[in-house]
Amino acid sequence: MVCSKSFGYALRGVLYVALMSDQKPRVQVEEIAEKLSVPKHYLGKIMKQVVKEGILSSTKGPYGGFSLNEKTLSSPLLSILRITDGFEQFNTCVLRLRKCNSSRPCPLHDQIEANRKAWMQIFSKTSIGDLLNKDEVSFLEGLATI
Amino acid sequence: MVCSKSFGYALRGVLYVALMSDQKPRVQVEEIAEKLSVPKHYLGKIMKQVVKEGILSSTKGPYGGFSLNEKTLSSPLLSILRITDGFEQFNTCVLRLRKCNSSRPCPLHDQIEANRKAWMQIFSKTSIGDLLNKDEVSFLEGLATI
DNA sequence: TTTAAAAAAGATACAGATGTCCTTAATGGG
DNA sequence: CCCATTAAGGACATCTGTATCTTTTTTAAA
Ligand code: FES
Ligand code: FES
Repeated sequence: MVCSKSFGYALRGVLYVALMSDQKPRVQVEEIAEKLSVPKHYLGKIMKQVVKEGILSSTKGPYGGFSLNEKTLSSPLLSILRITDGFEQFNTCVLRLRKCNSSRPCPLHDQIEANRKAWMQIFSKTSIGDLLNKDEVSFLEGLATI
Repeated sequence: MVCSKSFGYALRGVLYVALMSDQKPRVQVEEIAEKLSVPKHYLGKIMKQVVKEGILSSTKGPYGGFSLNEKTLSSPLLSILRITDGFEQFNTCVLRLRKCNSSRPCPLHDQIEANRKAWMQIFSKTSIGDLLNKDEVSFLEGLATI
C-alpha cells in the first residue's frame, strides 16, 4: 500500500534535480541530501542506480553532479519503482494464501487484481514531468517534509 | 501492495482452525505449523496476538489448543491486518513526498486515496467466514503452497 | 496431588532494508 | 602533469521483520 523509503528518496532526488535545472545544470548529492533532509551516502547509492537506469545523467569531478537528460521528464514512476521496490508486490497473493494467479485465484483475487491494475496504471501513466506540472509551486516547500 | 508474511501466517492459521472445527474442537500450533509449512514458534507468537485480539480462543494444557469462538467467523480481515501490519500504510504518502492528507495533497493523492479506500473496503467487508464460503474446497490444498 | 501436554513469555539469532564511512575512479582547472 | 572535486564502489553498522530456542504458566487426566 506504500512504496519504500528508498523510492521516496529516489523520486524526490530526481524532482529536485529537475526543479533546479534552470538555475544550475548539475546538482551535487551533498546539496540534494541537505535540502531534502535525506541521508547523504544512502541517497548517493540510490541516485547511482537511477543513473544506471538512464533516468538521470551524472558526471564526476569538479562542477560535476546529477543532471537531467532527454529521458528524465518522460520516465514513468514505474521505472523508479522497479529500481527501489521491484515488481514482486504485484505478483504476490495479498492474503499470501498461495501463488497469485488467475487460474487458481484466492477468494479476493479478482477484486485485488483490479485494484492492482489501477495502481500499475497510475505508476506507468504518470511521469516525472507530469508530477512537476501538477504541483509546480508546492513541491519545493514540501520536498523536505518527510 | 501486499500484506506481511505475518499476516499470511495469522490468516491461514485461523482458516485452518476453522476448517478443522468440525473434526476437532481444538487445534495445536504444532499441527497448524506443520500442515501450513510455517515456522512453528513464530506462528505461536502470532496466534497469541490473534487470541488477545479476540479473534480466536485458546486453552493451555492437555487437549488444549486454539479454537473458534463467537467472533471468529464474523471478524473482518482488517482486524488481523491491524495486528500484523498496522494501519500506517493507509496514512503514508505513496510517493513519500510529505505527510499524506487531503488538505495538502501530493499530485497523486486523489487517485491513490480512492484506491486505498477500495482496499480498506475489501479488508473490512470481507470476514473470515466469507473466505471460507467462497473457497471451501480448495483452501485446504492451497494453504501450504506459500 | 502428580504428571504430562500445550500455550504464553522471554531471550537470542538471522536477514533484508536502511544508513554510515572510507577508498577508488573520473573529470575539469591550473 | 598535478590537484581539487565529485560520483562510484565497497565494507561495515543499525534497525526492523522474521525465525528459533528455552523457560514458565496453565490445564486436564490419572
Ligand atoms: S491469488 Fe490471492 S490475490 Fe491473487
Ligand atoms: S499526499 Fe501523497 S498519497 Fe496522500
